[in-house]
Amino acid sequence: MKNQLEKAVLEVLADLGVTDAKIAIEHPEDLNFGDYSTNASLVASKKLGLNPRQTAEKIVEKLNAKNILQVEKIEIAGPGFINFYLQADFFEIEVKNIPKLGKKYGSNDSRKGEKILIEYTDPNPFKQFHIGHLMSNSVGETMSRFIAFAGAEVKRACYSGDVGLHVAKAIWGYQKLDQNYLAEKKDKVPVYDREVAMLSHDNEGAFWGLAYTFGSSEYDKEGAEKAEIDQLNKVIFEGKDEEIMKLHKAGKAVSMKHFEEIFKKLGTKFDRYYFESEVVKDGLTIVTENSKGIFEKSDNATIFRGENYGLHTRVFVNSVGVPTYETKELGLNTLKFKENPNINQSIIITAHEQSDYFKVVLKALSLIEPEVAEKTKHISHGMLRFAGGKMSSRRGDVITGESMISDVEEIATEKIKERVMTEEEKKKLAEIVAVGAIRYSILKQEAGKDIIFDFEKSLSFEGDSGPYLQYTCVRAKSIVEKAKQAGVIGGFWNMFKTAKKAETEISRVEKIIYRFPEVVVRCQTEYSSHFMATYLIELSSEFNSYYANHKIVDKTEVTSPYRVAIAQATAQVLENGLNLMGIEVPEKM
RNA sequence: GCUCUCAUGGUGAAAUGGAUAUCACAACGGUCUUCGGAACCGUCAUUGUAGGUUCGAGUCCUACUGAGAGCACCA
Repeated sequence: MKNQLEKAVLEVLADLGVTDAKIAIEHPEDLNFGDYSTNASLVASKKLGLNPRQTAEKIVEKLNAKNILQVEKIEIAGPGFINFYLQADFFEIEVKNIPKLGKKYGSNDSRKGEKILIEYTDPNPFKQFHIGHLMSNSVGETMSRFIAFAGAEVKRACYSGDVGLHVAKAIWGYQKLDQNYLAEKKDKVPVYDREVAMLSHDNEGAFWGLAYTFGSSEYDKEGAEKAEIDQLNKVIFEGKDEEIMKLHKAGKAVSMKHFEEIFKKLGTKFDRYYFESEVVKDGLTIVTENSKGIFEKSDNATIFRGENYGLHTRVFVNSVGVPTYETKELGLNTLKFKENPNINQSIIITAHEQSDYFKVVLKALSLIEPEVAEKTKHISHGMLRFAGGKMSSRRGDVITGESMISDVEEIATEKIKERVMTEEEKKKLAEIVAVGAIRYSILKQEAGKDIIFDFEKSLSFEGDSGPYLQYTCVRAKSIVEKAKQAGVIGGFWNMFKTAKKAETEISRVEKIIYRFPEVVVRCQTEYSSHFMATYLIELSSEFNSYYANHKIVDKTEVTSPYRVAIAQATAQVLENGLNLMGIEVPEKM
């Protein structure tokens, strides 16, 4: 429809002698201004030397002569906008088309045949899975789904740092913390840590997290402990000390198992886990052997001088010969293409604090492997910040992803306490609602902007929230189910026969529901899902109003079948949209 | 100090250079026990400041103010 209108308007403009105008066909903000509108006369009036309204009159006259299919009327409004009102026919066809296409409704093939590798979440073993990872996962998962919805083949990757200073801190902490714990050398361990340790000793994952915190705080004291940890870092990098490597393996396994549980809950399935330990050697080879003249020595370290390219300088190999994150990044990104020679694009998603870092690394990469760098794209999202300013929770220093999920699950569980369903169903429902609430609160705003997080307010279950969307969808489905049982529509195909639009009024639901595919395109091209969030809220709100004002299931009314069709279409669009955002719709809620 | 982001009701967000700046939360007032109340209806801001570009600026440009991030051996 949009293309059809655009074509007609451009033809008319050409008739009037305006050929190079950049016009826009858009949906007016207010539904009262019609279904589509164009600023053509505003753009063209200057060239014609007429005022916009006169120009608009000329254009409309010619447009009317064209008798565009499914256009009811064309009006001029405001400073000279031309508004198109569509026929009821158009909406009826769209509404009935939606259940027919089902899960595919809204998809397109703009990236058909492409292979995309997308890396996100990236939690580090030996460290906690914190809410920043939750954010990266939400953004990455939704982006993966949008790209897949464009017909591309998507591979999901997760990159984890299993070597490096943080691992040394954790292993050192594990050894010391454990010994102290057994020997009761209480003075070595801060009291608050020891208490947590006792509570969580049966939980290996938490114990490792604690070990990291302990090691890290000792490292910062810059004493003998720091030297020990630095030494340990080198030992781990060399990988020859059997006892250390055994600990390393155990700790990594505990972490990865733990992450896997969280991913399952979140609905993410990675195709490939990359580890720093498997890319570090390749990276080092690249830096020290395969890139003459790109890096230089400074204070015994190997650096890339970013200043030459308007960036900043970064260290790739430190002064004791251990490669840094930068070097591993080079190894990782070349490995990605070695494994998948046919990928069209490799996307990396991280928080924007790493944006400048990536500019430097990708610049270096472009000098070494231009074709790899060419296809590698870094996309950043904002950071989670707290209303109080501090990133503190009741319990400790960082808010972990799992504690956040379980806190929200608690609220959801409280809410469904009275429902008639099994304990298992309740648990599953609380999980779906909790993940939906969290995901939505992250994705509702433009990717790239920081989120000021207020636990009480950000995780609302009402209004502009994930559960509101889930609820509306479940409600719409339930109405359709009821209609089937009442015999209003006898099965799927019958709906297409019986669901004739029997009323002249075109509801607001109909006027926005057909825009879903356009919203999908916008999210795909601008790499942000907040357009979808805004759209789904608008649709839900309109549907709930419609529901409040119209009796939908009524066997005696001729209007009923079509109203049911509207409910069915709404449910389908909500489900597809939520799915793109990584939010599941429960059976009942 | 340098570089990069950002600034919209009490709060959190939306708005391709277009029409009367949209939505939610909170607050206050109402519907109501229905087809599923996690619902519906109503009241509540001239977009940080000052200039500029444009027929038209929350949106583009300049300066200022304020906030955040990054800037050599962490990831």
